[in-house]
Amino acid sequence: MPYPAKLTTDTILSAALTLLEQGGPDALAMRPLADRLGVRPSSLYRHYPDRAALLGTLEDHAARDLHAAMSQAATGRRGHEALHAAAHAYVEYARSHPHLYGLLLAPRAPGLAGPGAGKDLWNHVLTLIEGVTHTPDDTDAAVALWAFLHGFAVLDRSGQFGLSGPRSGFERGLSSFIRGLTS
Amino acid sequence: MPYPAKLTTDTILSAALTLLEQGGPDALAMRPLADRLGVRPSSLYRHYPDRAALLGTLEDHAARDLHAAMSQAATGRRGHEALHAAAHAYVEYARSHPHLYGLLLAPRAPGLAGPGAGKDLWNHVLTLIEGVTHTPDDTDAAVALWAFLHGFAVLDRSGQFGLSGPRSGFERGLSSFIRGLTS
DNA sequence: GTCTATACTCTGATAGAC
DNA sequence: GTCTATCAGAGTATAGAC
Repeated sequence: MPYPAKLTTDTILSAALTLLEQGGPDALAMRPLADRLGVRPSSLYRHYPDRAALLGTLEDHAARDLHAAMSQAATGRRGHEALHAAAHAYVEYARSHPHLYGLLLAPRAPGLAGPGAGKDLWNHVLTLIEGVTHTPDDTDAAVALWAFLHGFAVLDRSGQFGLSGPRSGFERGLSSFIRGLTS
Repeated sequence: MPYPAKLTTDTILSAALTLLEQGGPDALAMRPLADRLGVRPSSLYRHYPDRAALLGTLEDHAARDLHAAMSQAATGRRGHEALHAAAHAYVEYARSHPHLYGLLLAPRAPGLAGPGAGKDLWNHVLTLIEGVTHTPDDTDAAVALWAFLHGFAVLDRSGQFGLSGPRSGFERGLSSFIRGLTS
């Protein structure tokens, strides 16, 4: 299994992603990461200056990945249909990549608010909203929609609602929300 | 300042709460906690079996505290007014006690879903919803409302929306949601 | 019920040889 | 670009004296 034995930023990133998804952020430590790559921990620092840089790159990856999932789901649909499809893709992504998704809305150091990959995601939400309300740059509505999506994703993960509850609550909430926005 | 120099579960809890609110869950460690109480770390284990027990107690405290804040805000109001007031109290609580609030929806070990203080909070949300929709035990609507509240609290904390965005988004979202529920 | 002392495991990170 | 070796520190928890 051991490859030509050289590291690249991508092979490291891929291994880091696996560790993150399997055991959460605390499991993504430099030593286990090095073990998994068949390498000594210090070697990693040639490719990423520190652990924070690695996490930052993963965060970017998550933003892009989630955005891609929503875009793909909305492709070929318009208005309510596009919004519904993208919303489903959102919670489905959060469900299937819980820890990666968890990086996205972690509190940031003030002033470091990301100008990066999250922007595209935000613009996408704005576009979906516009397709329903016909109001461009309706940030209030976009904030509200995102809040609902994120909140649902977290509640779903927390497992506080037994088994059946969440899913139908999602349909009901999303529909009510859209109806309320457009009336 | 040093008192009769004896620990109680409550003095420990109070100091733990301070550490938690000041520096987040990672700052709540046994050693700093003991320092703050003028005591050796090992002494703490006479009162709490381990750190997890301490966190669990704090979690209960958070649930009760948040519930109290919502109840007080809703007292003397009915229907939409009660719901709006409690909703505001919710996000305000999350804003002023971010780390304590953060304990509430942390993922739990499956099967350990809390039968504890969170139940009262849930029932309160159900009552608020019933006051608006006149439907008892409308769990779908309650899940949707809670999702929106929680999601907004997190987005607000994440600071990804500049400064002005979130607040008006909250009003818009809450009103739309209620309108959608009742139409 | 608090103390001293300590065991143990884990972390991120660096210097310098090869 | 990877290695060995190591630093400097964090953490939870326990045994046994007082």
